[in-house]
Amino acid sequence: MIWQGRSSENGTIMKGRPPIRPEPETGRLERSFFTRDVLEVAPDLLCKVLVIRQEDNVIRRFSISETEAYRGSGDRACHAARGRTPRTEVMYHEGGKLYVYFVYGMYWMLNVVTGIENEPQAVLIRGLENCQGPGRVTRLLGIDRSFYGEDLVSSHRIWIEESGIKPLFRTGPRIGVDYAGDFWKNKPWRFYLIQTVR
DNA sequence: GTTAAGATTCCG
DNA sequence: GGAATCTTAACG
Repeated sequence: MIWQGRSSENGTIMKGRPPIRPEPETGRLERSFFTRDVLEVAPDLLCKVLVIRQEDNVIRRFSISETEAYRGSGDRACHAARGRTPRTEVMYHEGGKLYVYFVYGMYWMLNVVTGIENEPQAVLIRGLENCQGPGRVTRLLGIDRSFYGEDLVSSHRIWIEESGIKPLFRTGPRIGVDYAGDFWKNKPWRFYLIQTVR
């Protein structure tokens, strides 16, 4: 017998698939986690769990292992340094949304917007457990333009959860931002996991 | 309308 | 070390 019913999410008729049940999202990070300064959020995202619901409704979870902070219009390495444009618009919004952009003609970059409104900041997700490199991360997750502006606090297809695990991490200069000049290039705003504790 | 460069990755 | 590949933003 083929199941047929009305999706609780969008009201459309669905055939041949079980209903989408709300996840027990007890650990989903809320707004206040993301509205803090990017230099607090970037290291705090280590060991948090990035959760994505695939188009086939399968839910996958990945622990975040490497991040980079981009901090405001004064930061020459931050895209917001060249002002508010259609591409950077979402970075000026309240923290918790996704800033996704295309680079080198091949790769999508996944960023989490942080800070308060009109303070453009974002965290680049550079690595997950068993997946090093921001371009590889988006390819693994299936992230594309459609995720631009998605809200991690309310989205049904992507969010971040608490893990209870504390990261031990190191910092270093951000990768691929030589164009920003020595002062900004050398800021130790890359955070990468060394090992986990409990 | 044209053009230069890029928060990368993969191959030789 | 260099190619692949195309969007974005700056400039005319």
